[in-house]
Amino acid sequence: MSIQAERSPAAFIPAAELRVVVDACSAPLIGEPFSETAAAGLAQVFKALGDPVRLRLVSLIGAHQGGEVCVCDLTAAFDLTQPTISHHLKVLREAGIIDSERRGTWVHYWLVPTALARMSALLSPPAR
Amino acid sequence: MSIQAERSPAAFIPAAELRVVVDACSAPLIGEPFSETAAAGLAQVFKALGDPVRLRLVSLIGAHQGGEVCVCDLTAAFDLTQPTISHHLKVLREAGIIDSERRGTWVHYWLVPTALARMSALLSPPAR
DNA sequence: AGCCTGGATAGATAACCGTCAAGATAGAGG
DNA sequence: CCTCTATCTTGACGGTTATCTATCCAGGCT
Repeated sequence: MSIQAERSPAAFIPAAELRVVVDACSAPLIGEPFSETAAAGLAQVFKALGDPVRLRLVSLIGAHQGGEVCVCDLTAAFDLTQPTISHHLKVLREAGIIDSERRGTWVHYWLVPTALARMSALLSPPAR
Repeated sequence: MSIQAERSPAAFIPAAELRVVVDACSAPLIGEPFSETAAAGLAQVFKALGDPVRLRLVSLIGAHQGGEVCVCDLTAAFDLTQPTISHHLKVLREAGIIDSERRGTWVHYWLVPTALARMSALLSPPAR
């Protein structure tokens, strides 16, 4: 898995459990109303994407040749301090959208391919 | 890297303009990094979905027979006050996800079909 | 007209979020 | 050991958001 300190401040859903929740309700969003817990889990993923900086981070990581990017490449693309970028990466990681690994000096990030695909499927079929 | 970000907390984008922005960048999220304004517009839509109540509202509206729901049906499904539901509906409407019309006494809401489909396409795998 | 009902708006408050500066941690290399 | 670089964590501050109560508007009544 990744380097991350598991902590649960309030209603936050940890990454592992979140994946279970999101998987459980792969029924289309439009099909039929789903439970509160399912909504909470999905909302966490959407909320992670609901920030311009994080959206661009996902885009940058996904567009990078080889699919892996080190933080130094990402911070250069923004006019924000490195800790801020690190914070956004943490949010994306906790939402299960990206994952990371330390390799020597640098930390590499990559997209979790199934994560975005799952959200895409959730939004896709008008089903009617 | 010439992509520079200003330190803006995602200024609000009115609905009409938002639709243009989101339409303009229908390129897949993963394909190549997109501009700041595109990211800001998309983030607004994702942010609108990044709340459990709003997700369930979308789900309820979409699941309803005929595709149209009046607010009274929605407020009944939550343990929240009517103004709070009204607020969430406004956020969804400003994000272009739903639309509404007053018909006599009641206000009817329905999903904007293309909106979710567009987001779905955006998240779909890069076909690479 | 007057009244009721469904819904939106305004204002207030508490919680949350994005950002930064400063300190902590992990490897690499002396 | 020490130092340097890359990255994460902590604590704090200002702006945003979710929720409430109170109020207002619009239509359908009698």
